[in-house]
Amino acid sequence: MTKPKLQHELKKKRPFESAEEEAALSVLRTSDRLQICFTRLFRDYGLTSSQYNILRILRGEQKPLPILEIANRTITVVPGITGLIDRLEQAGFVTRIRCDKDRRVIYVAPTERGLETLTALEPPLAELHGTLLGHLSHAELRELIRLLEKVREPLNDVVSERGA
Amino acid sequence: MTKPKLQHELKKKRPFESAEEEAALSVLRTSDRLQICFTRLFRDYGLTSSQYNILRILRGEQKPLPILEIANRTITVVPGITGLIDRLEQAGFVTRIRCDKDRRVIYVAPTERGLETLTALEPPLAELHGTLLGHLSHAELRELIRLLEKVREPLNDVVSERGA
DNA sequence: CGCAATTAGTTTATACATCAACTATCGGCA
DNA sequence: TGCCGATAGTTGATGTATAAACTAATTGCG
Repeated sequence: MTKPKLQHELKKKRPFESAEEEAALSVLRTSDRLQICFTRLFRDYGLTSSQYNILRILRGEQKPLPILEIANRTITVVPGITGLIDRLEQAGFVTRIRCDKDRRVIYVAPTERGLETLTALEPPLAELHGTLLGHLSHAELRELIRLLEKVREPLNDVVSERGA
Repeated sequence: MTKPKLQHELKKKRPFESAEEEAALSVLRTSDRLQICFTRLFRDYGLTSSQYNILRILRGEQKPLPILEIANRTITVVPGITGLIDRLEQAGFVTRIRCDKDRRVIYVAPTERGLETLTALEPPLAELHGTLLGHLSHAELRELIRLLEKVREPLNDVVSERGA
């Protein structure tokens, strides 16, 4: 039985209290590492991870979305979304459109430039996915996805889905 | 064959490009959800996640650590660590100690209050781990840990370990 | 109709990540 | 002895997460 690798990675002196703790820290640590790589790629295209996610959502929808609907689909909390859209608009990736029927609502739509940037990002992003996760077999990836899904299952209640 | 659940969670219109993409997004999404829960618990004790991690490291070490050594063991980038320690010190959880031999170095040590807070956090934290991950079997947890370790394996090179 | 409760979105304030640039100290070396 | 490069840490600027409080428009209901 070898010492857990994460314990060594973190230079942790004490062993983990439980398998649950080790698993939770593994998820957080792995996510941080992956995030660093994606962030770097997006930055080459003038985007942050949050901004990229919003553009992806808008492209997927094919039609303008109200601001709060966008917030619902990201981890972004409501107040944060305003500045996020501000910066995306200022950079020319999206535009705000006031709704005529309900003047409280503000729709957001991607610009040509926003869509082009997404397209340009596709090949390097696919390559990065391969680099980061290509060393796992397809079966391993499926199993990882299944386990993470199972982890999230009760979380959706606990966290109280914003939206949905 | 059912549609992937993450695709539904995200209200994603298009399927994933690849299993690699789905796995990467799964890790990020799961991490975010877990983080929210931990953040809430820590906040009840006047700590943020980053601050808790630093206290944990200091307690594990049993002796004062230089500021940059702390930064090395967290995901925290060097400049960010200053304010983090500032706030921990201001809240009375740690103290700064100048090194006599090398006056560039500043050691950080936990205070009594810092250690007490960690101790108080132990039971509720263990309980939270159980709540969040207790529905996975021990074998599933081990497998999840193994797969995430495998994911991180090449990442340590790519990200160029700060420290170690 | 008219007012209260809701809803969409913004503002404000604190905390953190990140990069670039800076200060202060140390070590080596001519 | 005195300077040069390396190292420890901080400062400043931008972007984002989060909570609380706020504005503006809409809806529901007597």
